[in-house]
Amino acid sequence: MKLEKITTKTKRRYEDSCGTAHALDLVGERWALLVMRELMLGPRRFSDLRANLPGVSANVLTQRLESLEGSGVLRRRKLPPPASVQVYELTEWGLEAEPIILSLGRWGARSPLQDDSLPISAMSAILSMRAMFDPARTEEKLDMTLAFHFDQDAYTVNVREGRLTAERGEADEVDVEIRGSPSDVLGVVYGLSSLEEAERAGMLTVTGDRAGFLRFASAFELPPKACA
Amino acid sequence: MKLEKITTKTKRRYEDSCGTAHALDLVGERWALLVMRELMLGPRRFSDLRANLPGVSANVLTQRLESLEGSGVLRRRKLPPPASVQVYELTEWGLEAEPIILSLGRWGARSPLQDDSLPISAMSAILSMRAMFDPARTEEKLDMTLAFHFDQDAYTVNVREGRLTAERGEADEVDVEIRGSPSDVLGVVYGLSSLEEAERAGMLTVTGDRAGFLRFASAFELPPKACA
DNA sequence: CTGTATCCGTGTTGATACTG
DNA sequence: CAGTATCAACACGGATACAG
Repeated sequence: MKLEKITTKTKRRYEDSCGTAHALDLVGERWALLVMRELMLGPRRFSDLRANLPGVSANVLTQRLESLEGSGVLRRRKLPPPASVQVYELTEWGLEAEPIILSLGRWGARSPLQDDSLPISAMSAILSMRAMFDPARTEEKLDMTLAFHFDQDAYTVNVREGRLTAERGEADEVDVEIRGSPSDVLGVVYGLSSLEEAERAGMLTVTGDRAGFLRFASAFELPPKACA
Repeated sequence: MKLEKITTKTKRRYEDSCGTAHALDLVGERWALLVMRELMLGPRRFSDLRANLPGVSANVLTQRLESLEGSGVLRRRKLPPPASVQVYELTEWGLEAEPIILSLGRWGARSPLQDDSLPISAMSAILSMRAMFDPARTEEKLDMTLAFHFDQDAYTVNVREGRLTAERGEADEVDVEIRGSPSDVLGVVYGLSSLEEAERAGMLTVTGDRAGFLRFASAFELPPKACA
């Protein structure tokens, strides 16, 4: 017979030593992985997170951040003055969860039930490209820097030696600059709409190496939907 | 102002078109991925699932199976007489979720908080090997068939051309046969305890190509824990 | 024996309002 | 801006009862 736990801290855990089960103990709660998604490209503040996670309420976000901090997935840090704001950032190990998020993304993209009309965060768009990038699809080897300007946020994407990396912010020298909403940009990158149409509809603006951007886009293929 | 939803079907969804978020809509509920884990090597019945998922209650398991069936991840099938029992099996697409489960497992294995003393299902042990197998770690090329006899369940593992595959049941010709509990077997495979010690303690029995099994075990490395 | 349905206590979630 | 407080609705887990 077990002793009663004195603390009422009855955290719900899978009593299973399987690594998968343990991972779910840590990041399986609602919102946890999406919070991590938003942090994959560097630290952000509370309200950035809230703004990019449609529907999360402040109290739940607080709880999730506490719990992820407690398990060593992220840490909170106070930026030095004059900024002096608090930000949340993934630990090294938290950053290593990227394959989880990408494999979920690749799998979810094949769902017959997905609704593409919902909003998508800038971070999701970048990670989606990271998940779907396949350098083997291009004839020539890609080597370029792209600047994506979503509504507020700017991201820099580098393609070097068959690898796609991304960071927040603007780089100095870019080959091509793309402006538009995350979903419109993804639409063109994945070949769901042509660049010309998107430009004519005013959804997108491409300046710089236009042909390079088209070659970039040809490296992506949306997987077929699983049969319904 | 939104109209009230008339249907009381308030399914909690992330209103987010990100593939990751959608995947979590489908398999992010408690137990869902662990149910899928148990089905990764073929169909099983309700009570097999229950027996291998410590703590799941019958009603929750029923709900999860319904919901996963509804989203096309698994289907229920009635085996032909004389068996005539109902089994649950993953669809093709459901099977493609394996990378999710493996990446979670690899990540969770690095957690400083994991408790190895908990029970582990036979299926988890097999999937764990699939997640951690690294053929580059062996000098010679492995090519062998192993029979794992866990408490009740037998699994056959094939290593061919640097790939590890597994199936439930016994094969006709095996090179080596390993008997023991899932956790004791994993302990030896991952080098946490030596084969000799484990055998002396009566935890393990290896019959057949013993050296082959040791070479097999050398293809695995447990990743280091993330700093606590 | 194999599931399914129903009740119930508890914990989690999410919306709103509120505070430093 | 960065969270707390409160509260209602829901999900979870356990027990039990039921159906084939």
